[in-house]
Amino acid sequence: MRVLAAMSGGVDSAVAAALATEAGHEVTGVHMALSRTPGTLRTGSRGCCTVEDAFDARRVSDLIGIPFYVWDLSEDFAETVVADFLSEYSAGRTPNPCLRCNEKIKFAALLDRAIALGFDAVVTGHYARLTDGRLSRSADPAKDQSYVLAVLTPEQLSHSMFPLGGMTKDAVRGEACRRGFAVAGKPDSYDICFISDGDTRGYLTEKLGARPGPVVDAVTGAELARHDGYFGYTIGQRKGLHLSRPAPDGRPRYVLSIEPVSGTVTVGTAEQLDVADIVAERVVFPGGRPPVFPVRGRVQVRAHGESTAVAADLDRDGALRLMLDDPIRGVAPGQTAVLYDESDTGVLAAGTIVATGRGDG
RNA sequence: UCCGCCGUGGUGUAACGGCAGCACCUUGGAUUUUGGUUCCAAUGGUCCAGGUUCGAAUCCUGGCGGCGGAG
Repeated sequence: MRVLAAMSGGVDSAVAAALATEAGHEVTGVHMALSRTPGTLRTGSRGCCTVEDAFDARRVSDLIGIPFYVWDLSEDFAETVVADFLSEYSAGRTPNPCLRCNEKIKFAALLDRAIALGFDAVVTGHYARLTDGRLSRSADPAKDQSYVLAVLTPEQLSHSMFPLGGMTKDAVRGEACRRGFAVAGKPDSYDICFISDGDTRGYLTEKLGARPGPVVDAVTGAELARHDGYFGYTIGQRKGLHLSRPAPDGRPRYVLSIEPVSGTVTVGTAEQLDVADIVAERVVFPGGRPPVFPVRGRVQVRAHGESTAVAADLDRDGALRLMLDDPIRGVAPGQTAVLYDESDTGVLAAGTIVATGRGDG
């Protein structure tokens, strides 16, 4: 097959490209330029989008012996990922730009362009398995990235390859080392790639402007503090509330809800964060056909963290209803809920969280 | 004006006259391709001036400040 390897400049995509080449595919390496201001040349790279990262990707391509190009997708990225990120936070929700990027850029804009040029698939360094068109967790549970790929449609997945799905991170680094890749010891990326200093709240304040508002107690309604912008908070957040005085019980307070019109951030106890019902919309079934609802399985609501046993059903209007066996905390609208099968390996469905409940009504 | 009570990190509170501790907040680190959570660590204090004592947050005197009562 003719495949296009998306090369971030990190270890994983480098090894993925090498493995695809050795498997007999005709591979072309491509590094996506996603930032409008690629002057963010930083040492100790945080993400995948600096000039330095593009150099790393080129050197690996040369070593493997495949053609290499840099494609400028910064327009698409700004319009679909960054703009969505800002409007979601502006609406009081908590977006996941990495999922958005996978859904709209890596496996959409990039893939479309690849197919138009005659390629059959895109290969990436994600840790997830794809067998007979069904997406499932990787062999290395610590690095599993099936969550961030679960928003892809069967059509997108049918043109995707994840050669690292059966490997551990250590094995991947070993392969990189064996091949003499300079990036073998490069640290994993983290944080949001287009916020170079990692200061998400500062970035949002710069883009959206300061929007002062109150922090109020969920029970008494009393104003406990002032904030500079509700978009600096997310459900379940504890830090940065600047509460003027400790709660009477001396225990920490967490964000329970965010109301964008008045800019009100409501806080309460950890117990008040418990969520037992989740409704998710924009549902996709990466496995192709939907499972037979209602179905028991496991649900995961964040990239890092464990899954919870759940009974899932589909509303008449196509929304996913999740009823958890045990409550979980810090579930924010805008985040993605991924439904796995009962063995917690195969992905059944994914959707955007629009509402949560405590399970009592 | 008089009487009484009380002044301890940013905040809320502990400490028979004997190493000023805890919690919340803040900051940093660990973890992590989102936010967040969690864990670890750090910064930070006895209102002021005298006195008693080997030793004072603690006892005494005065000042300043706050609260309550009497007017």
